[in-house]
Amino acid sequence: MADIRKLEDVVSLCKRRGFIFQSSDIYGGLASCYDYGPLGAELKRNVKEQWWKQMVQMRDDMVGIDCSILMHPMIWKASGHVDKFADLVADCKACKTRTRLDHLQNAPGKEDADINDTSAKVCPKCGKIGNFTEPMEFKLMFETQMGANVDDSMTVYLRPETAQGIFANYRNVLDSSRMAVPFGIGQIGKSFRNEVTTKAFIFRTREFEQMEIEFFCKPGTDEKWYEHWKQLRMQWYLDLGINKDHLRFRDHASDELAHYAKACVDVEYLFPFGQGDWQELEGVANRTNYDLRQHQRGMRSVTRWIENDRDVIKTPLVDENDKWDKGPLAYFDQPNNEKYIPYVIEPSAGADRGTLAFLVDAYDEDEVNGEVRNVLRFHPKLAPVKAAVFPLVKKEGMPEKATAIYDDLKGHFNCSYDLKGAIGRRYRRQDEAGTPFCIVVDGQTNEDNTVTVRDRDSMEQVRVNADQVKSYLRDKLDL
RNA sequence: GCGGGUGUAGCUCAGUGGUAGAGCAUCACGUUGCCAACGUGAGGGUCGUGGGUUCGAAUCUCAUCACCCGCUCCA
Repeated sequence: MADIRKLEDVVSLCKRRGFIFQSSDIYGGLASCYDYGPLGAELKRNVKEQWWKQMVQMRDDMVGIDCSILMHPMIWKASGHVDKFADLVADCKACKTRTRLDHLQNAPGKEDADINDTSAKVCPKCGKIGNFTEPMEFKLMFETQMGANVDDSMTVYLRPETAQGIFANYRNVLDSSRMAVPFGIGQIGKSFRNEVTTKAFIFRTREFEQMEIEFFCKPGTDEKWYEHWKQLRMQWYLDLGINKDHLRFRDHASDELAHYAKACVDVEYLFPFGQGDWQELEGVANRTNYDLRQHQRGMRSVTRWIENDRDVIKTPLVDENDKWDKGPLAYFDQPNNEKYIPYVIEPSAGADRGTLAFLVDAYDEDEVNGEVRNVLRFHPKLAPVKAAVFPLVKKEGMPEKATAIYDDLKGHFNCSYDLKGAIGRRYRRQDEAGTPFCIVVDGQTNEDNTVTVRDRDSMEQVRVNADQVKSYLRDKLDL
């Protein structure tokens, strides 16, 4: 990094090289929506693949799922999103400041006024009393209609987090996978939130992709697992090449914690917004047993929901059962013959934020023979293209030989082939895409069947037998 | 949401009322002997979008969309 100072430079690089484009660009764009171009799609895929491989596949205590984006509306009632995500807000007519109604204070002498009585409220900005617009609903969850027949279609939500799909399937996974506490479920998928403020490129968008883990553990062991995941998740970013000086933990203060959380820490990255800005890449939270307990209430509230015209707003959850710890979502610990609702540690990472961080952190400029060289120093596992194959010149059978090597390699790695322009230019093109290796067929290839393999970072070359290029790359790329 | 700024070729930008431009990039042909070589040529523009003023608008004006910076917000 270090050489990309402004977000605009990142945006420009992303567009120029085909990493990230504005969504609906030819129509002038759609706020807060972005598309991944050819290189960006490969990069993001690799980020997700590394997460899935290391967090899910390589751990004996993890399994993965892939839930639908649309879920039963009562899931969002039970989770608290319906209430917390549908706040009433009002604008001060004098200073235009928009405030949530439940954040407004009553004026002196009107302390007993109803929470929705704006005539008694004080503007926190300008101090004017009762000078507000009519309260309006602020919907933080995306709504859509399910059912083609307008008369009996039902309002459902696009999930604002993937986590609830995991909680809703926790029972199914336990019953089908032979997993036992402590264990976790991972999921990668799109989520949607009507953020009050978007901005900052793909950092905060209304449609985004999450990589989430819900790790279920016995109450009392939760602090140990919290620490475990905290360290593990930081290490993941470091292992994939992010500069340690650009990463830090930030513990949430107790008054900052969500209502369900016992503890929460953010993994932050120093993004090049403004003058350099520490922003959250990922949050690791101790969600206690809150969600599973809430869903036990939600499960018993479905009849009530039907009786209330399938309107979640009008459907209060039934009270929690006294024997909640022996409810349907309780875990039965056979060896110890005890039942409990597990505690949950949640490492929740943003796939788009992570991709941006890897991209920005890989960017570098160095000087070669007095010229600036732009290079993306991606970790080989993340590099969109693993190797490029060139004939040194377009004659003496070099293109044919190079094509044969390329055709063999592309079945194993994402590769590219280029015979246009001078060799130095082709190297630079690949440097700017972050390709770790370039393979060149030259005059000597006809004599001894060797090719040169040029390293992106050192620019040094070694001669490798053409038949061994595949294993050479596999070894160097650690794939 | 508030305030400020920006929007012209894929990218960086010049053009401030009178024929739409440059560098880089892209493509074609030739050349080539390892680090953004060279030559010749080519393509590429709703000047963010829509209205208004004007004989004439990239330029002035109104609206709108998008992005950036600073606040605010971020269950």
